[in-house]
Formats: sequence, structure tokens, C-alpha cells
Amino acid sequence: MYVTLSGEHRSAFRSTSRDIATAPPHLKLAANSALYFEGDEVSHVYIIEDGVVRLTRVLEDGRRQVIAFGYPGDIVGFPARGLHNTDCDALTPVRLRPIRRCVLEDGAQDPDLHAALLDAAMDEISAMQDHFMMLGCKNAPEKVASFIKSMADRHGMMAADGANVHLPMGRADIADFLGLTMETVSRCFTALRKDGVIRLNGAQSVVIVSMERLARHALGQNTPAPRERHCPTLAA
Amino acid sequence: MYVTLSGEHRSAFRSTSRDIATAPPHLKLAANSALYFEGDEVSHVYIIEDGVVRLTRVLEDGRRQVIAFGYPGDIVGFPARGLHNTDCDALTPVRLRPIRRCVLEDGAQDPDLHAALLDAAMDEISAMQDHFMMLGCKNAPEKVASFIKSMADRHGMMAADGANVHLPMGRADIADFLGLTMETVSRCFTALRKDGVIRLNGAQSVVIVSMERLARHALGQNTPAPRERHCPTLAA
DNA sequence: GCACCGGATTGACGAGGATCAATCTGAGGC
DNA sequence: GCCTCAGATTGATCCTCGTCAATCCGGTGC
Repeated sequence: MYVTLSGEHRSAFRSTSRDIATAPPHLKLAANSALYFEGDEVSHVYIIEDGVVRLTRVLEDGRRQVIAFGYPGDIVGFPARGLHNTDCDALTPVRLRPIRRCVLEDGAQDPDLHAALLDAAMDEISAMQDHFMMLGCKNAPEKVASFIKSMADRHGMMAADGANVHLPMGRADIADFLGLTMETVSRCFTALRKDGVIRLNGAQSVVIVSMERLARHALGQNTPAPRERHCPTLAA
Repeated sequence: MYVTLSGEHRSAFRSTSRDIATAPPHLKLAANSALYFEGDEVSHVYIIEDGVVRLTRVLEDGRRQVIAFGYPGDIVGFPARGLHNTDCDALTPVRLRPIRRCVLEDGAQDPDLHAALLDAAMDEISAMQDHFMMLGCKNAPEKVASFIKSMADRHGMMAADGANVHLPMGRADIADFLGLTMETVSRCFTALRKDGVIRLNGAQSVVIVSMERLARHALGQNTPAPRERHCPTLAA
């Protein structure tokens, strides 16, 4: 769960990051290892080429918010006043391309890259606004349905019924992402399963039976009475 | 969107204001009028020079989220795929400086301004993360205390007891910003008042009696036993 | 002055989700 | 195969906050 890296791990990574600062184009990270911590000096931002990372922030008393999950193509590590403002951990093995921080600050150095970074930052702002709608406006079942739907969408899985979505994060991560508890997330998964909207192959693999009905759940327009009393959909 | 320009980048904006002379130098907006709507094509982003704006998004069914309040120095209107992704309305009379959108896309055109915009976008990402912590982690009293504190902080009001904070937004706006209802916000204001942490001069003007105690409320470390002294607390 | 009106406050009540606790499941390890 | 353990699920109960409704307050018009 809480990936508490010992000091040796941390310094081990730091030496690695120094190495890549000098040249190497790629960085690999094992599952459950940390890329950086809140408060660390920002040396690079990272383009995720493969794998999934988790961005988190914690309150003094330990309450945790998952800010985002980073998928291939995403850029993570934008600084605030030169420092990282989240923790970043790998949920799966991850391959990253580091970009030196100075590129952020000097627009003339590489204008195209700089514009791409600004574009990525604006996309992130937009994505965070969607997340706001979830956190602030939706109730628990809507949040969970929205989450599954967004994972399906971004996974490239076309919005096709039968799509199999892999969830590399645990229920606790989903809960902290949605502002719920693990138990509530689990109950909502179960409700969607019993409703025939999704199927579960283990906890990490979701098959979307009906994307359209999932979308309705995400908006709180739960099918009022879709009772299928003969079809054996795993009776209640 | 607590994007406040750092000193170095302020000058970048100023120096380039001449370069973008084809755009009108200023734009004024009356209170309660709209600057743009969600879905509008983005022609400019705007630096707020005076006044306060409100950024909102609504769900199909009318549920509303206030994404941010924009104060002088903030930049509003970053596009997503070329479109505005929020509504923007003036809460007070507002004076704005427009920046043409093409500056966002062509980094070579004005590298300094481009870097300043990226910096502003990154600051906004950081501010939104703070907002996530509020929406996802905090309970109602903590949210309201955090909100008042953040308004006091950004208002430039030094963190001094006795600071008078003006709230140009109504209770409903605050509620939609915090993911609460108007009634709950009102109750939390009252609780803080009865606790002697704040005083109210009408609904829009808050005097912070004790910034330190307000900060404790914001973290949920409510003073455990600040009992009104009728009975000497002779515990033990 | 008075009536009016929108926003804010207060109260009563109930539902939704958190909390606490008891299984259940499945992936490793041997 | 069996054992172990972490994560997931399910259940029972509590409490925060949303909902509905009444009232209050400050401003505006007459």
C-alpha cells in the first residue's frame, strides 16, 4: 500500500536520476517503486512511455488524495516553485522519457517541445476539471461508474461493449481518487455487477457489458426498471 | 486557479503587451456578466487585472461545480482542444488584459511570454491539487475553514488576526466550490462565529479573529476543549 | 415609514456513505 | 497439493451532511 521506501532505496533512485540527467534517454522503474516525492527538487519532467503511475498527496494527518493516474503519453512532474507537489509511484513496471527542467523555463531553447509541454499542461488542467466534477458533484455510484468509463475511454478500448479494462490500481487507490472509502467503492462495483452493467474477472479486470448503461450510471440516470426476471444474470 | 504571476514573469507579460498591440489592451466587464461560456472557441486567454471572476462547469442535470475564483494576477481561459472548458462570469466589475491564443501555440513567436504562460499553467495545476485535497479529503467544517483561510491568504491580507476578508461570491458559490450545500456552508460559518474564530459583518465580510485557530479548524484539529468558562474545568 | 424580495440562517428529519468488523478470494510460496 | 496473507467483499451500525421548510435579515422601491 503505502510505498514507504527506505532511505537506501531513495538514495539509490536519486543516483539513478543523476545518471539520466547526464544523458540516457530512457528510465525504467519497477512496480511499486517511487519516481519522486512531494517536496523534491524538480530536475526533470517525465513522459510516460509505458506503464502506469500514481500521483498522490497526503494531508498532515495521513488522509490521502490520489490526484491522477498517469498513462502512456501523459507527462508527470510539473513543478510548483521548483518543487514536486505530489508523490509519484509506479503501479506497474514503467518506462519513462525524462525532459530536463530547464526546457520548461527557457522557451527559446526548443520552441516546439516547449509548446508541446504547454499543451500537455493545458490538457492536464482540463482533465483535472473533469475530476472536479466527479469529486464535487457526483454521488458514490456515479463516481465509480464514471471512473470505470473514463478508464475504458482512455485505455483506447473503443467504447465497445465487451471491452476488457485492466485496473492496475487497487480499490484503496480508486477510493482515494474518488473521495470515497474502499468499502463504498467495492459496494458500487458489486452493484454494477449485479445490475449486469459490468463483469469482473478478479478484482483488477473489468468487462464492460453495456457501455451505454455504464454511461447512464455515470450520469445518475440509472435505468429505472430494467428488470430481466428470466435471464439468469446471477440472481441477487 | 490561484495562479499568481511570479515577479520575473510579470515583466514578461508587460514587455510583450506592446508586441501584441493588435489585441485590445484592456477589456472591462460589468458585474454579473459573462466573459465566455463552455464550448466557446478560444480566441484569447485573459490576465485578470482587477476584480473577481468565477469559473464554473455544469453537469447535464444542472449540478454545478465552481472550478475556481479568479483574482488579479490570475490567468483564465486556457483552452482544451481549442475550446473553453468552463463558463466564466464576473462577480465584480472586472478589468482584463487579453492575450491572443496564437501565442499559446507558437512558442517561437514570443519565447518569454510563452514560458510565462507555461509557468502560469503549472501554478494552476498546483492550485487545483490543493483544491482536490479539499474536495476529496476534508469534511464540511474543514472545507469552510480552509476556504476562508485561503481567501485571506491570497487576498494579500497578511496572516494577521483582525484581517477583514471580503467575499464577493455568495454562499451558493462557496458551496459549489467546496462540494457542499448552501445550508451546510452557512452552518459552518455560524459554527466558526460562535466559536469566536471569525466575525461576520454581513454575509460578505469576514473578520478573522484568530488566524491560528482558523488554521487549526482547516486541518480538523479543532481546539479540543475551548470550553466557555462557566464551570472551571477541574478534570482529573 | 411599509411592503417586498432575494439571499442567508436556522431547524427537523432522513438518506448516503463512513466506520468497524467479519469473512471471502486469489495469488504466491513451499 | 496446502498454507499464508493481503486485498476485496459483505454486513451492521452510526453520523455527517443533504433535503425540505420556516424564518430572518438587508437592501430596494414606493
